[in-house]
Amino acid sequence: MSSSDKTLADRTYRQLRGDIVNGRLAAGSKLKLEGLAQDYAVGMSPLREALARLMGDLLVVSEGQRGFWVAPLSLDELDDVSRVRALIETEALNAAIRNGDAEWEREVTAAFEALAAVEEHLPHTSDALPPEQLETWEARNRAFHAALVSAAGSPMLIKLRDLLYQQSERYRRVSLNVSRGWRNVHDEHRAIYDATMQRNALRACRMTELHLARTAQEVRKAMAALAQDDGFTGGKA
Amino acid sequence: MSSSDKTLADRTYRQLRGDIVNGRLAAGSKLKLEGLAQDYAVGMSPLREALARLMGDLLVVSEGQRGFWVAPLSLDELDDVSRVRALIETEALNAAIRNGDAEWEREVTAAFEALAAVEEHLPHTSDALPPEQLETWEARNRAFHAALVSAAGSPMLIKLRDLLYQQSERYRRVSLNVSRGWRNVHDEHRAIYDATMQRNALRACRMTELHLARTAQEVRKAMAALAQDDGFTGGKA
DNA sequence: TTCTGAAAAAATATCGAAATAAGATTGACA
DNA sequence: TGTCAATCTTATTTCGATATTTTTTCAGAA
Repeated sequence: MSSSDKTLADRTYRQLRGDIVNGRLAAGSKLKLEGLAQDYAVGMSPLREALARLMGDLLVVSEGQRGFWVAPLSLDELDDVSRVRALIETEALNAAIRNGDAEWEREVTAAFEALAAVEEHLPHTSDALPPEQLETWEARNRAFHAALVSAAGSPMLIKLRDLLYQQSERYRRVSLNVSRGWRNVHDEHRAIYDATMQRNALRACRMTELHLARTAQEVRKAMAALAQDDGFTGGKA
Repeated sequence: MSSSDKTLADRTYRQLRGDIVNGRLAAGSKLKLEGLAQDYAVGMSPLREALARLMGDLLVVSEGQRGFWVAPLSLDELDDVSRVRALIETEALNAAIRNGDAEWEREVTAAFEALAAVEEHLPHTSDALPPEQLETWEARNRAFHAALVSAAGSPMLIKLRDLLYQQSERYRRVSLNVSRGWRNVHDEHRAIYDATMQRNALRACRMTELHLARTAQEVRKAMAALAQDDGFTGGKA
């Protein structure tokens, strides 16, 4: 339970958000209000309030008098989100490299080393990762990318970045569940980290773009594979 | 009453949003639930749902168990919003100029001409504009800027642009209420329109940046003047 | 006077049920 | 057999009342 769970609506919002981002609530699935109220042990009021807030995060969609659904995923949207995220994230990183002080450098380094500790003994095989280790990696990956841009000095840019990171994470989780081993993702993180520490903004942004593009490509393959299996089409409908 | 007002929560959301953006509900003011429920003639449930959605639009802020406030305006945030908006808007305009077809050109032209019809006989004096004429100008200005980027081919970019436009509009309304006459805003719109029709993306984006920067500068002056009057400080607190 | 703390007042948050709307089913009729 | 309309079922939306938390008030002591 997070510290800012002052109300049931807050707690429910966070729980639902987590369950949507990590895929426990499937993309596109109907959110039946009575069922959710039971599952999360709350009444209608906090539940609907949480869902309304999730609409703003683009994680839930609704149609008047017909209810709520988990926002669907599609190949088209994956491309869209990836491109816009690259735009925002490179702008923020560029600003952070310009503005970041020594304290920022320490935070980035700490986040990178925590992430490196997990990534250095990731399997290159196609074995599925134990869920606990995957959650650790997700948390540290999120923290590393957040630390990089934290000195951007633009609350709005950070807000948009967070929104887009969350969207990307939903897609990435899809691919992690069908992944055929880990690519050299650690090398990519290291390249971004090194360029950032050298205050080489141009290179850091290029490496970030490459990193995001490769991640998107991996997700795209995974989604295409899923589409064959279960008739999921996604975009260009 | 909009066509998509299928529920009371929808209608209340739209009404509240309008009242916040045009300043009828003052920035920073407390939103007392019972009072609002009376004013908008709804119960707690649709009201709270509307407020939760407005938090996602960054128009309302809340603190658990202490209620809701209209999101405050500040000089710092004005600069932040303006810069990020320039980034997003130029990216979208660039894409639209690349992708836009003949139908898009027609829509942009129609929107520009509707706007021009209002702007061409705006007073250069410091007289306050009649409210009705101001609303017409706001609507056509919004439509023109929306039409420009409508062919960007990126739903996410458009969503972020809409969010930022709405934020900018709140600030602009402040300056329109204390404005000392209209600057050559029509010339700026025409410059953007001409460059866009010539498919000169570089120039169109430059003109857009200039347009946004000048608007922000005007708002900044107006807010500084207000700060003197009523002790409003805004940012760098 | 100024601080403290308990009690009252005011406001927010939540519940549970009633009202309302959408979707599914059945049966009459062509 | 196919279509349409009335009805039944299911789910969403909304209200009114209650529970909970915060804020204000005010008496009493330092």
